[in-house]
Amino acid sequence: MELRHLRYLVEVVRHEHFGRAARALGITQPPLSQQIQALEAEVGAPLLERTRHGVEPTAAGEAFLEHARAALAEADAALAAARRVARGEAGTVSVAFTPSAVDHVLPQFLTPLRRRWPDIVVRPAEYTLTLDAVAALVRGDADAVIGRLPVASAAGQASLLALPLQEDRVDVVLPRNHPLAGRDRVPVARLRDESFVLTPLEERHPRYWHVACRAAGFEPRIAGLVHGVHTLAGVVAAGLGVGLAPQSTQRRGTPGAVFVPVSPAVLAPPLTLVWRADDRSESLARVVGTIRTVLGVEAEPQDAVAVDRAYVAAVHGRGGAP
Amino acid sequence: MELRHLRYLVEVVRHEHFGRAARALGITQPPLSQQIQALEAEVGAPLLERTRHGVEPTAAGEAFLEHARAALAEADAALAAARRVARGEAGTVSVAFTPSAVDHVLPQFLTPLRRRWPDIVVRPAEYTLTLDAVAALVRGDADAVIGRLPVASAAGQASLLALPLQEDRVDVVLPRNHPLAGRDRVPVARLRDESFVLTPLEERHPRYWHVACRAAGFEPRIAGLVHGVHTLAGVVAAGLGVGLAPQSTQRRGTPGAVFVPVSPAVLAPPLTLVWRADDRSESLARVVGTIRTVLGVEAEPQDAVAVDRAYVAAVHGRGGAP
DNA sequence: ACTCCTCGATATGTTGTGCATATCGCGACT
DNA sequence: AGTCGCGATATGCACAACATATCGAGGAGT
Repeated sequence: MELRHLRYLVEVVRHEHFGRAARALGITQPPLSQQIQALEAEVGAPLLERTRHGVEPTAAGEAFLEHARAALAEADAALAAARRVARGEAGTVSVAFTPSAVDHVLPQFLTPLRRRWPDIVVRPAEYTLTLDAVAALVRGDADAVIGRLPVASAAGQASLLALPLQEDRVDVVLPRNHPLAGRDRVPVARLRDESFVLTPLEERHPRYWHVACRAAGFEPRIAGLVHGVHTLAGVVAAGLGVGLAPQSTQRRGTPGAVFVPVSPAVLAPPLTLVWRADDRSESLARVVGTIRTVLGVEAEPQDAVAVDRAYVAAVHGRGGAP
Repeated sequence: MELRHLRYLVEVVRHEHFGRAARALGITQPPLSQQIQALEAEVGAPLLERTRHGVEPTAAGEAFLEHARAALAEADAALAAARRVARGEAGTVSVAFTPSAVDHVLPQFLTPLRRRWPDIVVRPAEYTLTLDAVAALVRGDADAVIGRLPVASAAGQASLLALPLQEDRVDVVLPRNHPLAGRDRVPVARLRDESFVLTPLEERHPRYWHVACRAAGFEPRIAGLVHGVHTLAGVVAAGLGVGLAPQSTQRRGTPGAVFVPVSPAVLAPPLTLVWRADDRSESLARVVGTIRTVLGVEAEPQDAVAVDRAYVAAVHGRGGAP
């Protein structure tokens, strides 16, 4: 039994006439009769009753037709669905992100994406550590990552491509009653005697804050590491030390903590969109494109750079491979 | 696109391997590759990703497969459903019946039928007049009729076949306080001066009661016609006259009315099962068979007789033809 | 009652295509 | 470097799906 048999039967029943059905199918009447007979032989029972006034289905034919039409519809749906996915009009993209992205990127692109590509479904998955998110990406559990991580300057033969979304400055987070809290900017050197509370950004490369401190002539003293910017602001307000956080995160205002720019300015690892270089998914391309448009990113996908090699190595150590 | 393509794709994905899938399909590997390629060409996008470790579906392939499996399942279901209907294991039988059958035949055979043939669905339709039920049968709105109607002695070339289910005697229905109400049997001649209330049985051939009265030497006086036995018993109890009804209907006891046999016994048209002679439905055969078994009818379906010719003529006058 | 006409079935020939056999190309592993 | 595994490609064959021609039966029309 082939779809041809189903198509032929449906058409004969539709026209109640072999000749007209054959013309509609673009064949002649004899082969149509043959195919229907072959189908009836396979079923083991007549499906059509040939009367003088035309043709009508038997009870068995009715039962057959119901499912036959469904089968034809499913076959068409298969074709259509595959084409839409291939064209990138439909699909599922699993996006892993860190808390940094919750306030900025996610809420900004989800709505425009849904408006432009209503059949692309984004499955978001939050990870506390960027490293875990990237590990999920490498494993294939995620198709894209949005987080802060160190990038190289060119793509080369990298397995992960990265598109920095926006530059970000590091501010110092001071308790409200700190002597420097009222200033417009704080020279890094003035922080020589402070204890620092950092987010896990600093846990791995490129240790951007250490670099800045050494440039100012001292080695920073670390009071602690915390996950999440609001936690950081909280412990700073409680007096544990001064904090460091991307300037863009201060909109989550915490009373008792103040963000102040430092000079010379220190750049945080930018919020970055990462995906697998071998991922040919058109849906992913649509998501990347929408994020670029919404955030006004000038770099194009083909300008994507590689993720820092040492970082990727760390990911693999963490279970990137299955 | 044919079912073959879907079957092949599903099998390749199942085995993640062209060679093994080909063996499972009973063909060799090259034509399998060809068919998959042809399918991909028709879709316009690759459905499989050929890696060194085997084969796995692309995103488009996943979308396609979901519907492809459904299409194959529907095709199988079409075959199975048609076969079951052809074998009489499933189907729908529309049974038209008159109130006479509600108390007797219907409740007796529906449960055994469901137990023996769970996939045969009976669609019951009640008609006040047997004539309307038979008209529905002739039109094709019903597949069988259960009702009281006059039958001939042989089938011949009749378009409707009839199987009498049970003989039935006509009783006289008397008001409780009627002088004859206490008797075991009432001679027909003793009813000479009564007025009669009849059901529509008498409206058409063969006027069995008139025949009995004339045999007793008088012409019956008709007080009225009512539909339904309980209505008849009611108006009899109210004193409109004496009634006539099949003896078997008295179980619907109405206080104030008494059923008494007459002598010589008068036979009512038997409760009869009727169907179209050209109906080849196996489901109908199962229904007929079950009714025969349940009611202990000895006559077999091939012993079925014809419906009275004049009756059929009356049906056609009533709109039997569309 | 006769022919004509319609419509599906049957008969016969032709072509496309689905399958088999044989071979190739390309990574991966030893 | 050699071998192995696997899918793609090349080539030939055989069948089946289709076309053309004809048949046969059942109405409809005159």
